[in-house]
Amino acid sequence: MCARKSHNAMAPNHIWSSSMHMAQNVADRKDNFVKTWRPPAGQFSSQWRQNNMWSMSTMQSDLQQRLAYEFDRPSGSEKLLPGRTFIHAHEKKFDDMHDKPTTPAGMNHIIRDRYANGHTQHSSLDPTYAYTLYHREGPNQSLHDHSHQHHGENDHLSARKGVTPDPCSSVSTTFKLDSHHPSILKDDSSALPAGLPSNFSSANGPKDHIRIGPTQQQQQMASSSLQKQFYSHSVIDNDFQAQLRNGRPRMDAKARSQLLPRYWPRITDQELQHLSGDSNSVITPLFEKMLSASDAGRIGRLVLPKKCAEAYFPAISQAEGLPLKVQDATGKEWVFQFRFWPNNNSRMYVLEGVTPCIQSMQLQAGDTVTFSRIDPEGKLVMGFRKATNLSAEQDQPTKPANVVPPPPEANSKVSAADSGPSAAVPRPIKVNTEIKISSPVEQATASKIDKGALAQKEGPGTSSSSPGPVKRKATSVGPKIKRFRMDNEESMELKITWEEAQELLRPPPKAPSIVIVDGHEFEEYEEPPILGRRTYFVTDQSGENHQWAQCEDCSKWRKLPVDALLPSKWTCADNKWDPERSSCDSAQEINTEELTEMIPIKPGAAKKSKGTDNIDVSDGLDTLANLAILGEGESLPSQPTTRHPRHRPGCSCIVCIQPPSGKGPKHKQTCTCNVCMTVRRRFRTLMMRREKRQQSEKDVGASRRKEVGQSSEPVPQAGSDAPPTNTTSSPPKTDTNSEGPDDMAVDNKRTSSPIKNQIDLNSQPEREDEHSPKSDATRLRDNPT
DNA sequence: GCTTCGCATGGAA
DNA sequence: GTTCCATGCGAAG
Repeated sequence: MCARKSHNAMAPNHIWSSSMHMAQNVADRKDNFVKTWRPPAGQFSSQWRQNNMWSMSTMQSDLQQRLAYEFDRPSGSEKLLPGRTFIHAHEKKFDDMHDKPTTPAGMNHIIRDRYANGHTQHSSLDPTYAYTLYHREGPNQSLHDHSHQHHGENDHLSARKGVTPDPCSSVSTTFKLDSHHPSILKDDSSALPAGLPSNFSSANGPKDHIRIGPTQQQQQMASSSLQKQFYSHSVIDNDFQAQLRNGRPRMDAKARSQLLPRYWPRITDQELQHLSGDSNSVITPLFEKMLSASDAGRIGRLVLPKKCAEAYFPAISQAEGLPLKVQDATGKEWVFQFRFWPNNNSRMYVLEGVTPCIQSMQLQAGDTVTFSRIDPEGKLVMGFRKATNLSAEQDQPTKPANVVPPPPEANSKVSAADSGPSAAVPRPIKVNTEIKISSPVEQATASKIDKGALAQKEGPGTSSSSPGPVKRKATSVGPKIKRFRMDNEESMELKITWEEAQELLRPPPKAPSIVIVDGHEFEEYEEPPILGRRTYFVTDQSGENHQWAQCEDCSKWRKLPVDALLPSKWTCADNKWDPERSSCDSAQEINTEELTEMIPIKPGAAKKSKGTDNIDVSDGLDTLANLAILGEGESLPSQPTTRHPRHRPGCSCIVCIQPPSGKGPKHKQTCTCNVCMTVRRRFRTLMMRREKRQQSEKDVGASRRKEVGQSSEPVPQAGSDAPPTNTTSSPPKTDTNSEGPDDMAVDNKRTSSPIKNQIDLNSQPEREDEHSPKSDATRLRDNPT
């Protein structure tokens, strides 16, 4: 900490600062760099990177000094230190913090082998290889591959670090789109500290490039053999290609340890190709950031993640920072002011003046900007990725590896044709075009941007790469924005509460897998639950339970077994239980009047409008609600399908088979396991609520009867209020639908506690005051359509 | 009064 | 408890 603070006064970017140490002292840097610093056209980034990079070797002692404190910090520890000691630490950290499950032997061996052989057989790699394969090389790796400074005996280490590079570097993944590098070497040599061979970089850097495209120029180089040697192994294995396609984080485990996942660059190979434009470029994804409202706002300040800024941008010692030339996705160059503000003994890095650029890209809050470096030019490239669909984005924070960007083909606007050196990062066009602005933040931002953003500052590239203003999609915005989205979109779309959903969902047709936790079986469905069609459960005079469902086409009502689970779209043709009435031509079994006495059919609802998804869903929810309530009601006490809303008849999971009493195949009454305790607790809660509710309803009903003069209520559907319903048609406790004697026993036991079957360990009792299954069902019953 | 700048604040990680 | 960072807010222009 103290060390850090002390450095704080200098340059936040240790890497850079180190380079500054070498090239010029920090004080000088302030004057020379900050004020007069102008990145050489097209070279600025490489310039500093090279300096930095090469300074590393000479600055090792200095770095190691820093390491003392940096190393304690997961994010900073490995950034810079090429030393062996640190590598060990890296390894340890790597093993400890990441990929433990998937990196059995660690990457180091692999890398060593790779390095030793000049190329690597990826087949030997463990699953994490896909992450760690990325490689950095080239002259501009200062930030990313400090191991390059060490060769000779450290070659090994360097190679290893190539895979598990320092934190800073780790984030950067160099993709060798095409190896060529006279320029690299040239640049390198120009930037090399004295004594370093001109081909140092190529000789020392781990060359796990991802090479996409044919090699063109490496043969021309004096060091081409070396490069080829390294590049040769860069042929991407299938897995890795898949990874590229999937847009996994372009970083190894080390990198992941350095930056928060949300900053992990997740650029697809297509994006990289577009970014690189010219296939001879090596793209090094650095980091990405989802634009916040303020980032995308008119303030024009893009807050940079501190670690990213310190890792990949030049070190700045003065708050005013320095101008940073960044190429946008269209190839236009922008000059931002990279600076920082003191903030709580730390720094807050920002890029100022980004508004025009962001506007030109038509970016909004929730969109993601990516920072990459193109070598050998060393240009900083700011790509972008419009927010994609919600689900995909939601994966990002926690499951970055699985983000699957749309295929490049979809990016009609960022086709290969227009992919100049600055081609835009391809964006998921399809998704983009389909999703609308929905979050308030996004809308606000969008509106802001729309006002002035459309003035395209650049050429065709921009327009081609920029989505139309209409293109707005759900996005993974920050937590807060996400919250907005949830509140304003999803909730609206759902139109039901989660409690309702919970009670109404049916298990997917695909059989679940059984997961045993603590000796208890739990069903685990791979597919989402489904919604069924609304039906009404009744018990006829003979005490037989059945349900009524309305045909989607003819609106006739059909009697079905109680355990029938109907799809949301159900027609007479689907009536497999009653062949005589499996056609819309068949007459209804009983007339509607009779039916209305049993079920609360609204007069006008007989012919409900079809084709309305909402209604269908609602129907399905009603049905599920009925089922759910039946599970807790006495009317259909032993209906196996109601044991658990999400479970099918015959389900033998702990929830379904385990009555709170403890009777069951697995648990005794006195069982005090968590499951049983939870079940009991929940049961008690539900029972209390139910009794309370019954009482209040009784009172209300009594008073109502007095007022209305004992107007007879229609027979409540079975799915409605469980207790009253049960009284109307309380069937024998025997369950005609039960799967077996055991189930029967269980069910019979449950009948004494109607709600038992409803027990769901996943629900939140505390929230059921407002939305108990029963109340939900009651609501549905009262308002069936 | 508006915009920009610089810092402070506070929620979240 | 610390750090990060999104955003607020006052001062200055």
